[in-house]
Amino acid sequence: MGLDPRRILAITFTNKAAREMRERIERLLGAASPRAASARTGFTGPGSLWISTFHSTCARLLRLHGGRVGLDPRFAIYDEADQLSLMKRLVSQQGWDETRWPPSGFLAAISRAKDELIGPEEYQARVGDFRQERTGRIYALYQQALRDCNAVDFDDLIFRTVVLLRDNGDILADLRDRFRHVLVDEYQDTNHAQYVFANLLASEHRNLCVVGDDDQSIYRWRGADIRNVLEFEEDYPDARIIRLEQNYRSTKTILKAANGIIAHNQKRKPKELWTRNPDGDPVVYYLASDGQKEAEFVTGEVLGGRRRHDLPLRSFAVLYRTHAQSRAFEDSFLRHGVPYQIIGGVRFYERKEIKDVLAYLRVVLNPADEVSLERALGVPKRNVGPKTLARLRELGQAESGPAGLLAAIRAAARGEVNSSGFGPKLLSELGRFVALIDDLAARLETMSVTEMVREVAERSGMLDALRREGTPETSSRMENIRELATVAADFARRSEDASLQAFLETAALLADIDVMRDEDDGVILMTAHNAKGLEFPYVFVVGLEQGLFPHSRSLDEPDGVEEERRLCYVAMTRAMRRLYLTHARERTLYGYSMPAEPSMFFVEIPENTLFVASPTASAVVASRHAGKDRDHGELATVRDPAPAAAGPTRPRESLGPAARASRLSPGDRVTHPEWGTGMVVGIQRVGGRGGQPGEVQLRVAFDEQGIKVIAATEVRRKH
DNA sequence: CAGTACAGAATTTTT
DNA sequence: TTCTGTACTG
Repeated sequence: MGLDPRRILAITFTNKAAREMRERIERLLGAASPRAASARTGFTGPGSLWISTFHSTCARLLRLHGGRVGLDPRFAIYDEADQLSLMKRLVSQQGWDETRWPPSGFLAAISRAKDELIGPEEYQARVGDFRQERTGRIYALYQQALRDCNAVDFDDLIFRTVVLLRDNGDILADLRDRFRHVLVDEYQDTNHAQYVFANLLASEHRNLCVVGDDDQSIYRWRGADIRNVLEFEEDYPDARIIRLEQNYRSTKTILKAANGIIAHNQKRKPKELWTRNPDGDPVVYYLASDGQKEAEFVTGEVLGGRRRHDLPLRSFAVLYRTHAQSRAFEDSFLRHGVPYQIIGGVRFYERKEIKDVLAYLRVVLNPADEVSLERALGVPKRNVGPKTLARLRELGQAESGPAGLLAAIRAAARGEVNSSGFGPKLLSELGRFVALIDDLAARLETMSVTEMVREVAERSGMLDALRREGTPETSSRMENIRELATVAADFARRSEDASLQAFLETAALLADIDVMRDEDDGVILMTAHNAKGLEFPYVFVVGLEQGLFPHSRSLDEPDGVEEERRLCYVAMTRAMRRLYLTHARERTLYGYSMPAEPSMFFVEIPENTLFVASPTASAVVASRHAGKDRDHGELATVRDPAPAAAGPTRPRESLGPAARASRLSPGDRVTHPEWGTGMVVGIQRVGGRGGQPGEVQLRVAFDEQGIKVIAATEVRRKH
């Protein structure tokens, strides 16, 4: 269209998505493509598109213009752990009981406020009850502490950028002039602050393009505001709406199953995706006896599928609701020698030893960062506890200006302050500490990040302490620190800006999913949330049990189940060729085994899309993987699934009355004279006409025979 | 102050 | 199961 690429700003949610978007654009434009710059920071140099996440974009803007809002460009970005340690200090300084006033609770409330662009003053002006009053007070203190530390949290990145642009017409005008076209991906997951940010940029030229799907909104718990989608047409009456209802990814059967589920949500814009793709395989249903068996089944299917179709392992994804579920799959894959990649869990940059090293580096860059300073001071152990720290902090008050605490340590170490009570051993420790920080700070311009990592690890005494400890974990810790040096070296090689600041920012804004390596082969394990925007030929949605998926925490929240249903829909629609839905009869959580009910979502899947892999089949898998009989290892049942039944889908009707009529509900144990015992996983009414109720049918997962659809009258409730 | 031992709690999803 | 917070000891 003859547009200048420099005038386009595209915003994604993850760096990975930004990277992919850039790659696709380059492929589409071929040789004409603008040279892409740093894929890591998401920032592209002149002559190319700016594709980046909200957070990186705002961080970049604040580095450039933060001075206007009282932010030194070397500001730190605090992650959750940093926020928590800061908040803990504040709460205890207030003398509030931490068990009754959990710091994480305050942080959650503050985060929601920031999503809505509500600052401490405004918050305090609207408080209604005692809790809010305290939250308001701590909010103000928290913001002040962040300023003192020259730090921002994730939400501040957006919030303060909005303030920056609102208060500085010249900067806003420049940006509006540069970015004539603004694109936002995954729009359904934007919060109010992000919406305002995008609108500030776009409102002049009114070239705003957003892509979103209200059915895929899965971050409302984190402040995503669905009004941004539902009211878009009101905000932009001149908007052109383009419906993207054709799906290019999945088979007809997979879509039908997913559509069937999502149709049960009340609060949505009605729509039904369709595809020209073939019907494909039925959705495979499997009920395992427990979590281990579930994992064994998945392992068997992965191995069989790979062999049959000669697929790389990264064509298979296991999607679960909570990270805790990954364990069983890891165990099983490990046992069978199946490589896997696990996304999420404890992030590399969140590991203790990594954060410890980074804390030193953060102080080097930004001496005001007291949260990091405190952390660094404590590792390795230097006999600095709360008492000493409090005394030092007191001295720091006297040292005026930013970085008071560090200045106090420096003065104490030099013996310049009357530091009675500090023993000589402590003073020399402090002296070495300050010397290390000051030395690195002096060589900031000339030293590579890799060298700094090595220097910190060695000179701080961290490595020595680990070596001395010599437990099994310490060797992996030391390994991680070495890995950090490698990561830093890679970063320096790949990024055009190899400064410490750029490195720390990348570390802070990296999402789990960003580190997924497409070039490594292995089954992908991740949460359903992390799978947003991805696709895989084979997808296993596992742990579909009441209380797990949907999660118990969602059940008492208004609209909670609808969000779980959307999450389930997102997970299912990641599948291109074949979708598996599994659950277990018994689930071990926190060390206790409990009977598990099937997920309510099973009832919602259209009848003729499911195929049952029977428990007998799982025995086949188990014996196969016991080592013998490797060759007729396919699941007979799954290899040759019955074709999806032809004919019209039964009319969808409310399932409530059917369930009531049978007095049975999903999860109930029943017995059948021929099939034995089983569990109800679905209830439906068929054949009703003109006010006549029709017959109630049950879908029952029998312990031995797999799933059957039978008349409710054929079974008896088992007590 | 740091290390140990123990009790008790808590567990969703994350830029 | 795993982590965290607390009490006690050296």
